[in-house]
Amino acid sequence: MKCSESKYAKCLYFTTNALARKVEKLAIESWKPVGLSPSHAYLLMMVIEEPGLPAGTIANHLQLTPSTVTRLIEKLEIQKLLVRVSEGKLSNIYPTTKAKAMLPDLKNCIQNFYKKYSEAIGKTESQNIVSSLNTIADKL
Amino acid sequence: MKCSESKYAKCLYFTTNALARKVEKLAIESWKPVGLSPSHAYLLMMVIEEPGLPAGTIANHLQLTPSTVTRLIEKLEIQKLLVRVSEGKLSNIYPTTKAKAMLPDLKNCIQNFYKKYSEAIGKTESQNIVSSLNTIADKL
DNA sequence: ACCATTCATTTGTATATACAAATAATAATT
DNA sequence: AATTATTATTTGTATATACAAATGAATGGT
Repeated sequence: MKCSESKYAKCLYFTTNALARKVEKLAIESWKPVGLSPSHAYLLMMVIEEPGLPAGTIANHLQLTPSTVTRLIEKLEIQKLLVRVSEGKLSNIYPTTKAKAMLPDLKNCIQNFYKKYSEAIGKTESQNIVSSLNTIADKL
Repeated sequence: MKCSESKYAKCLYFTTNALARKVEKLAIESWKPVGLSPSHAYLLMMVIEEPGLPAGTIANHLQLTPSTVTRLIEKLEIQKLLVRVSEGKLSNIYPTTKAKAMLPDLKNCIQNFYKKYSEAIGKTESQNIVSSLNTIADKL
């Protein structure tokens, strides 16, 4: 059944969740080659590009709660992809060489993901939607 | 930090999730008076309005997997808000009188939810976004 | 110099969700 | 009629996420 055919297609709660789940699915598929969930992948890329970011900053950029970010980091630390370095009350996150070596693969995955959804919904359409999603999210 | 200020504000994965979480939060707030999570509330309303719906139909309309719907139903059954009636391989879901008595309160919550987000993002704007979300979700 | 407050992170716990496998019932094929 | 395939639901298990409470570190006031 198409989303728009659902009983609740007119409700923002329903539509945002339905879309988020579909996008999530596409993203999971896209990041399978590197064996990471999308959230883990985004976090990792962020840290590779800016080594030493404190956990809190990561949480802000990913719009996740600090506790969630701690959990994501824990897992990546177990996989030896990043390390925590305490500095006062901050916890600065650094990528390992293993992680840095993965960067090209990660970029490939994200590229692939963009390509998939751009093809499905159209390039300008997808840029438009992203910008209105931001506008709305900012207002809530 | 505003969503649009995030490093990943241009990525569909990020924006849909960020928005979904914000909407979820608003929804949770709105349904607190009846002590139900938004998903449970939507499922319940659906069944009150159309008693006897099979679980699969519910899953279709809510765009959730059958297993998730089973779990939601289980919980509402424990709370004596609905009952399962097996009919062949179908599992038809009926609201209890307790559930039916809650309908006005449920409608109140949903009303309140609509009001909150309409006020935050504007009435026409919210209608527009809902319709483009549907369009896009259908294409993915 | 101590204490209270604030701030960043982590832990304990709970939740919604999904996938894969199991079950159970109907339909189809031989 | 018996086996096979399909379909609807449920269970087992895993995951990302959040909230509230706990910890640990810095800061401000007296």
